[in-house]
Amino acid sequence: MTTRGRPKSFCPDRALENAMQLFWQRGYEAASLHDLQAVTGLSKSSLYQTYPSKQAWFVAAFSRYVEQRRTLLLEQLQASVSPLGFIRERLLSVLDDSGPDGVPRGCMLVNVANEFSLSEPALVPLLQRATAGICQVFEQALERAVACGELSNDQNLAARASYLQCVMSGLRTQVKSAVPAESIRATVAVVMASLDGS
Amino acid sequence: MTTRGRPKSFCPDRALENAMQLFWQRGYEAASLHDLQAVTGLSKSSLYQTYPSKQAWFVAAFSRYVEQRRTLLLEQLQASVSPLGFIRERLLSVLDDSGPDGVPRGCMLVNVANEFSLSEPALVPLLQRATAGICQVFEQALERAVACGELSNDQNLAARASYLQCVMSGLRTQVKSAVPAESIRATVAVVMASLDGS
DNA sequence: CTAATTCTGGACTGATTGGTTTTTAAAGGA
DNA sequence: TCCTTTAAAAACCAATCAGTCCAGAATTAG
Repeated sequence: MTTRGRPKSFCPDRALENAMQLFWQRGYEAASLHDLQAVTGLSKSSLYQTYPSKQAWFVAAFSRYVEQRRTLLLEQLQASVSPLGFIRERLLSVLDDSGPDGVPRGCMLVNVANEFSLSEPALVPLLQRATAGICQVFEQALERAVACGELSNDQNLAARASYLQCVMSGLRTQVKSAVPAESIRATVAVVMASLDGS
Repeated sequence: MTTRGRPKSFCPDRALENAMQLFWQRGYEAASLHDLQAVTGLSKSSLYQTYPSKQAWFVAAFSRYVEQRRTLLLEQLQASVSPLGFIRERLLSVLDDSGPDGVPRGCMLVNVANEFSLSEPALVPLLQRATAGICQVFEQALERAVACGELSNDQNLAARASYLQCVMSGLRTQVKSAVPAESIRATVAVVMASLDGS
């Protein structure tokens, strides 16, 4: 007894991916159901059959982003020869951030945190875990930096990891405030120096 | 030949202040004209006679915030005995951030930057100048720290000021991501250590 | 074939959005 | 008193919002 009836003619995964891109770029409020239809290619009926509401689509898309992002970050860390180089590259990557309309998309984590600011209880644990996940990757990078002699100070690695996540968020906001690239680079230099130092 | 006719029965300054509080807490999109009426106590007619659109109200409110904030920051710097103490206090102040509904309002500069991400050309120069203004205050604080011997490294003060502004934004986002207070405090400690060091 | 499932598309809610216009009353200067 | 300005309330606008429902048409399994 298998499934009967007409099979799905679209790929739910691809649809969710496109929805994620939309919410990433526009945020929750500014992305209308119309946009969601356009970007997924689904009819309104199919949209509501896949997820029961716009909110559900958003949560699914955001979760996807979080997992995808953490995985990508970990891969980049694994692939890098220098842990500190990895960190520097990640910080500088905020400069290569331009969506299809020339507007920086930023980090969806930062975007969501700032759009909802804890006003949506369902998102709070998601945000908390996602942020902690990013910090873990940075902590791993710092551990490796200590292990391979790039970093002499092996104390408070968790705090320094959270510090790096904080700086990352700050840089994203600075980009969205039209802070010039030279200034961003200078800030990154200060941060990197703060890791080496002492 | 002075003014004729019925005088204004409300205080435009107070109305703008309340509008600012509203936009600060809710952002632009989420604040409706209805909210604006409620918070200012003005009728819709008077609203549109004072400023021609919701956007105009927002720009005026945001400008007010920027000026007010910079002034307050400068006053706090003048009043402080220790420049580094001033910086630490400012960074830690993100922990005392709770709006009337228990939700952190954050910094309106950060909020606006993240809500619009350069998509509104009229706001870009405003954001740019506002951010630069904050950096200037931090730079002044660093200069004083050098002058009074709290800071030995007197190089790249401008870059370090922008760095502090970046950290400040990052902390605000972390608060809105439900990062625990201990973690915030630890990050601030790392930042302060990075200023002292070398 | 029939039954089951999914597709599309359009019609339709009811509410809310920002914004305009009109009317009437109030208040002060000339 | 007359003129000007403002205020308040209400009606009205077209557009958009998320969400529901329904009527075919398509496509599979049994």
